Amino acid sequence: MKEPLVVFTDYLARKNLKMTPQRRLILEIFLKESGHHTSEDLYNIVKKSDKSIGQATVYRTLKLLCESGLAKEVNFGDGVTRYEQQYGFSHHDHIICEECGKAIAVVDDKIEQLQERLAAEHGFVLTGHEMYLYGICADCRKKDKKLKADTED
Amino acid sequence: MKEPLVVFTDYLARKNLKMTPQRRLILEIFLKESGHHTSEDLYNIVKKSDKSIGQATVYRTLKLLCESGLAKEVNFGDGVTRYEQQYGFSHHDHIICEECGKAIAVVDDKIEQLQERLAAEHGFVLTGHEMYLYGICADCRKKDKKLKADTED
DNA sequence: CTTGCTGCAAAAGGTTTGCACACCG
DNA sequence: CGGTGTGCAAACCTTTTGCAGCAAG
Repeated sequence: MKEPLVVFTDYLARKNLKMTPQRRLILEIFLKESGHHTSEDLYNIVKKSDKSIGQATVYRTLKLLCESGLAKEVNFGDGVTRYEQQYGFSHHDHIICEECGKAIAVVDDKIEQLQERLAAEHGFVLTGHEMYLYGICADCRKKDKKLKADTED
Repeated sequence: MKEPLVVFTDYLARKNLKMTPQRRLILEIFLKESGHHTSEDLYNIVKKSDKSIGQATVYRTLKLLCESGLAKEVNFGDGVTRYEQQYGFSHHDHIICEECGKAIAVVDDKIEQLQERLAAEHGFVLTGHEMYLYGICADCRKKDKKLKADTED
């Protein structure tokens, strides 16, 4: 598998765009900070390395990263766009804890198959899908239980 | 099943809020216009009946409708919040045509079960979920085919 | 030169909020 | 009066865009 930097450079070249120090830095930080970060999160981190960088550059670069297949937008329904690594990661969906905001990646082949079938039954050819499961994670349930016990003292 | 108007009035009463002509009108239009409408869509329709109504009132009322269980926010990933009827409708997910924007409701019990199980496997207790299938609908595929044939003439 | 890139600031688009006034008890 | 509701406009927040200047081929 090609390195992300190469993938990105190739993508840029194909579109007659150039690899620049800013783009390289944003890619680097994006790769290092795995998880689900907003453009602003990443902007703040990037600024630590390059104080002069502009927000717009981060937005623009993240968009390019998505187009190149390295990144993917995800939307947890809180009105902010987050980005996650896509390259070298297989497709997955998310379970989000409504209490602590933690999000983990999950896959279920059976579900994927059923989605295809369900779409077909309605005359659709699927191009993609998103599934977000919202719940309370084990940690938070434990914390809640403890809190409740403490309060009842 | 109680009528939506009653549900809403009850909900308002419970929160020490009042049923007003504006709220009644917005509810009425929301119920009549089934489907997935943005706040602005509904605002424009409502304005036809009451020119003096303000956007803010529509936003505020839709939020109340959601809290009362009559409405539900849905998010097709285009940056706008849409609202759909929830009361008297069972849970469902959506298939959205990426070409014409048409959205239809779907359910698959098997998928629902697998979602529960998948969440449990990761230590989560589900509180809800959202699934969006993106694809091309039969109509658009037909149109595309025709268009392609015509171009090739 | 020509084309693309950047930072900045302004604009945009959707949603929320502050406020003064109106209403109802 | 006390509380809530409303329209309006302003504020907000995230994201996009226009632009002047810069950098590289």
